[in-house]
Amino acid sequence: MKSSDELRHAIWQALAAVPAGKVVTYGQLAELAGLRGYARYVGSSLKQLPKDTTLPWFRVINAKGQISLPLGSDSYERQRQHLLNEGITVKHNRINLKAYRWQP
DNA sequence: GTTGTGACTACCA
DNA sequence: ATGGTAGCCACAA
Repeated sequence: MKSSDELRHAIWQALAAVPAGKVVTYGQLAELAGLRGYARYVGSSLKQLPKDTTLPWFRVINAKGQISLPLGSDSYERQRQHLLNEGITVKHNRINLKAYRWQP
């Protein structure tokens, strides 16, 4: 069995490999980390990241192609800005997964 | 041991 | 397209 530390580490490591200008879904990131079915755990792990982290947490969106944060919240706006800065179009809380999804 | 919760998903009406 | 639902898994009460 793996400790929760190992699980988070695996997730963060997979996250570090996501290139700028691309996005991945929670479920996808879980799989990249070798943890099929851990989509929800990915979310709770991202929440624990220090606010000054250099990891691209903002490149993670849900399977519907939307930002999974309360609309209008500070974190929501920060994520949206980061994505726009990387040339990712975000319209009405929608992102074109077909166009921006990262496929290793 | 049980119950409820969440930055999730896939399926189905 | 849209809303409900049932799985999902670790974690905190």
